[in-house]
Amino acid sequence: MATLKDVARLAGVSVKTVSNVVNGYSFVKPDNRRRVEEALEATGYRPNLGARNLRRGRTGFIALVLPELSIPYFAELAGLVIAAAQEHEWNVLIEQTFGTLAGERSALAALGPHLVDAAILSPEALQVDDFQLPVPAVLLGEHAVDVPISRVGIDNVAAAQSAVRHLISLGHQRIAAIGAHPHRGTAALRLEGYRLALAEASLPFVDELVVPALNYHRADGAAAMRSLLDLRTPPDAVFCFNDLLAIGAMRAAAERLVRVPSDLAVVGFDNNEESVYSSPSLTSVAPDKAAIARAAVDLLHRRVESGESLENVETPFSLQVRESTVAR
Amino acid sequence: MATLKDVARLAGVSVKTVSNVVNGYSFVKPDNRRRVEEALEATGYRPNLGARNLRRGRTGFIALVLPELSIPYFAELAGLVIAAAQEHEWNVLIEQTFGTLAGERSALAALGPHLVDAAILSPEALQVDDFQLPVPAVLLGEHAVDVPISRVGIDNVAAAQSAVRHLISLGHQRIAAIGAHPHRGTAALRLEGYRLALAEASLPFVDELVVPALNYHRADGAAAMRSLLDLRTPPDAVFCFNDLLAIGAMRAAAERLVRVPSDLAVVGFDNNEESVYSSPSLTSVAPDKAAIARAAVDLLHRRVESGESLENVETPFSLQVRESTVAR
DNA sequence: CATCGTTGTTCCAACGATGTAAAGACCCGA
DNA sequence: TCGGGTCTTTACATCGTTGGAACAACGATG
Repeated sequence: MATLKDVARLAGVSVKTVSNVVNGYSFVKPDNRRRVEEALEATGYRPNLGARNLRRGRTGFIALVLPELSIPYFAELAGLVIAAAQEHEWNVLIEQTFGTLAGERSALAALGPHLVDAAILSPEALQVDDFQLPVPAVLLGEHAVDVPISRVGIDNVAAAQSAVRHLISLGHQRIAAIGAHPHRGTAALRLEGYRLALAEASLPFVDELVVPALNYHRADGAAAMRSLLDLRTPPDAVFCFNDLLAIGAMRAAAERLVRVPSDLAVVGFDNNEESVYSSPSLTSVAPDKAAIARAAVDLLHRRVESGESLENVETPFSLQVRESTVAR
Repeated sequence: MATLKDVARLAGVSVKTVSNVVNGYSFVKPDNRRRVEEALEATGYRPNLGARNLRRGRTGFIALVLPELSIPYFAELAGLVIAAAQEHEWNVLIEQTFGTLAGERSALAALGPHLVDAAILSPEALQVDDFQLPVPAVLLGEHAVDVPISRVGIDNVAAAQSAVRHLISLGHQRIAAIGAHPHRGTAALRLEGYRLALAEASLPFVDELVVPALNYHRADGAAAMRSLLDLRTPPDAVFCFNDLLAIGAMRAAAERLVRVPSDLAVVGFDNNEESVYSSPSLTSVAPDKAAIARAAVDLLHRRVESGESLENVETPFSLQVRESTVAR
């Protein structure tokens, strides 16, 4: 592999002159510039990023720390983050935490400042003390603990509220919620939105209709739904805190021969592609994932470039109404 | 951030001695070792990977080049590759090509030997000439062109054959195939498996029952299914070359009030998690994704460590029978 | 006690790039 | 012709790490 030295020898100039050409420094004689460019072409020179970054004190990477790539929301988001990062000539390094405290801690520990310039985090279990980050970071979504780190995400309370309002507007009275979680910040906010929507419609908040989910996988949604269907008076609608839970819930309903939407309306959250093609298709709160990815990356880029300070970004969302909720 | 120099000063030894301790060199006096370890602890030293790799001529990264993270198969695979790579202290860098020739070319071009030690590729459009790779690589799945690069994957012909045999064993006679593709190697092999299964059952190969799909997204499956349902004599079963196509096909069937599996049996390929929870759940060919990820990473590691040569690995698969295919 | 081999440590160079400072080339007007 | 400024190029040090050679300390050996 050709190095600057090789190119310099070939062009008959010093290493630094080649470096100057490569980096677009203005004052290079046209004649030399041409010779250097020819030599660059001839050798197929590509800068050694490791060396460059060693010198510049940059790495050219950002970390994306998320629970699991097999969760569609994170997979879609990761794809968008990679695309957004590319525009700033950043490569993305993905770390999976599997939503555990240990996983998140070890992912953060691996994040030396030598490895990445910045990090995008989607934590679920971290404690306040853990947020001693060695690099600029952005949190995606809300987190239970209050730490001085920029956040990017939607207004979860309003989003959840709009979902439940939609169910109420269709005439549902007994609306369940699946996905309550003791430590997850977003879960608390979505629950709050659920509560507010019920309150403004003067509907009672019924404890037995709020079902926790420790993980947000399809299996958890199915299990929660089964427990709801076992109630003396099952719900006539359910708001799930993500689409996977909703898919699982719809599956459990189908197994019990409960029909969606006529017997049970279902709303999800995340608007996974999968939800457009399920039968029935799933009404879902749709965060603008592209906007989230872009905002997070841009914010970090500004931070790294010009040292800007704490800043939160609220991205838009919408409610995608599909077959799983219709007027009865 | 502490460097070797800082640690050395604190411990009162030379930089190299610290380096020796960090790298587990045997001959260090217990007393010095202890002092160095204390100093390491005190400073919270973390090696600068850039510098280390510059010196060692390694980068500590491998690239995973795939079409799109929003495709569940690749998302799941990526998660497994990341996990497997971690065991060899490799970080994974994901590049998306979106299945286009231009995308694949630019991803390969970005793969300087300075950036990654090796690459795992899942190409769909590349030509023979493109395979001038600057680093050791492994191809996932089959590819139309024959290049001297290691491959890891299942026996696609046998896998497809087993899927179609299953449909035949259930009594289906008019079996369609969705996913034919002019350039995709795996498509050709799966089609071949389909053809073989028909032949061994003395069923005719009917051109109109083989529908191409340019992309393997849900929408393509739905479109293909609609065209099949428009046939004078629609099929009574369909083998889709991946699960997304199958999900789309089932969706299209549902819209036409064609019932799965009683009117139409459906088999997919990839065994996405999504397919376990769809209604009906989807029978699917299940490649052992973890085995693929592990085999690819291990193979590359051996290549990089000991310069082993060309080697192909065939990983196991199974057929997961679910609700979308049952005896009628 | 000189020699030897084994341990343990240090010094120096190198990986490939870039910032700095200084030197060299060049042109202008006086 | 010379001084003085503006371009242009170069030599050198440096980023943090590791390999290799050199060196120092040590007990064992004859």
